[in-house]
Amino acid sequence: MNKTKNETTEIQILNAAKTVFQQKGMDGSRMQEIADEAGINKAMLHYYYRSKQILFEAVFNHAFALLAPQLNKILNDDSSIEEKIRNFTSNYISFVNKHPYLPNFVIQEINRNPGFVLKMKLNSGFPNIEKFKEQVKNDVENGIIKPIKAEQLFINILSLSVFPFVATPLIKAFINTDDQGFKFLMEERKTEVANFMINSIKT
Amino acid sequence: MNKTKNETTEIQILNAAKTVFQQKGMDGSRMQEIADEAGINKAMLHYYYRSKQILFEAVFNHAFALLAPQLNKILNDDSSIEEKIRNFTSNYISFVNKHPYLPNFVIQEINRNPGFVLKMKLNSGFPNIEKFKEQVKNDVENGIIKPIKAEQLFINILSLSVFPFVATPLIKAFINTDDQGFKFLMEERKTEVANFMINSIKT
DNA sequence: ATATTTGTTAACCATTTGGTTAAACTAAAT
DNA sequence: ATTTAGTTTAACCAAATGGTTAACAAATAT
Repeated sequence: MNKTKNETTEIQILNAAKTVFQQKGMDGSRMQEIADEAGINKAMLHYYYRSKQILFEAVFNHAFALLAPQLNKILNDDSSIEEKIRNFTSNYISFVNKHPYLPNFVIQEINRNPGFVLKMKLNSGFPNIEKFKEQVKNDVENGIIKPIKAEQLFINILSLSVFPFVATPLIKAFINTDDQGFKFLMEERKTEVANFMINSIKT
Repeated sequence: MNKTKNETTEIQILNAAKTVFQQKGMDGSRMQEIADEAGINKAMLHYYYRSKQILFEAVFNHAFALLAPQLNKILNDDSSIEEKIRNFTSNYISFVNKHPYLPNFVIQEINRNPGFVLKMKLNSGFPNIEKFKEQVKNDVENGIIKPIKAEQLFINILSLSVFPFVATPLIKAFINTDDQGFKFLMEERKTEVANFMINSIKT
């Protein structure tokens, strides 16, 4: 009995689906376009993934699985808050250079269907703030950082790191810059954002 | 001769289109759904707006016209940087409470079609950073704020204010809170974010 | 060898979707 | 009262879309 599906085809499909879904979203993507991108027949998509929805969820889960560890480095790591801030802002910007469509894709689709995120919360490994809350509380009590709620600090870290990549075309228009100028600003942010935050909370 | 189009119908259509487009985006919206929402026949949509694209652009421009003045308050107002930061963070959060779908809608659609934003740059009143750059440069030179590029400061203001509303369902999941708890955090941010920033840049 | 399972294709199908048409209706102007 | 221009509707249409089918090819097991 041969139960091993042709893996190269399945991977081709997943890669093609990634490319198309991440650029155009669920609603804007067409099964035919994914088939073309994969260089195969449209019926093959349904052979390996029964429906558009199932193929989409495979892509989405794969995308989210790349993001989650990044966040857990802030939330569940043992390093100090200052280290976490410096590492995350720098690492995240490098990460986005490798996966430029990813942040927007995840945010767009979670807004389209907030039920997704509730389903994913059940997974172990889903980012959770509890441990980070303890850490912030302790650091505030010990006078290492100025008083701030862990929730607000976490939202700030995320906002400053992620937003520029979600609103790239808008920001480029406001500040009158091209791809190269924008890229330079983002490289600058690797340290700029960390300094900006630490400046604000360090006692 | 009666040349006055029925304005109430046209406004009904625009309002219905706003509701549907802003929640589901261009690709996810159906002309039939907009017609139903407006309580009219589908053909009427094409009578007042020749195509889905044209109706969509009417909605989009309307949405953007609400946002632009907010940004120009940072970029082209005569108040001090500290005042700008305090006013914007507070005003923007109130603004989003009135138009909850707006920030996401604009960002989603500009990413789908970056050409939009280039067309809009030609409009007078399109937010432009030049004047703000002067102000930041002067304040840095006069020692009123610590050295920072206007671009980075502007991106920071925008990020900290806008991002939580773009990523609401995600953030709610990470920090384990419900609608009410989230709303409370956002109210807190009206002053929290301003303090956080001013703390960082004030000399 | 041959039967059976797995992989692949082209043609097909039902439904949805944006858009059109032609006729009916309304209200003001003549 | 009749014309005229704008408004509204139901029926219609072609194209697109997600999905299915049936036949065929290639691999694997017996």
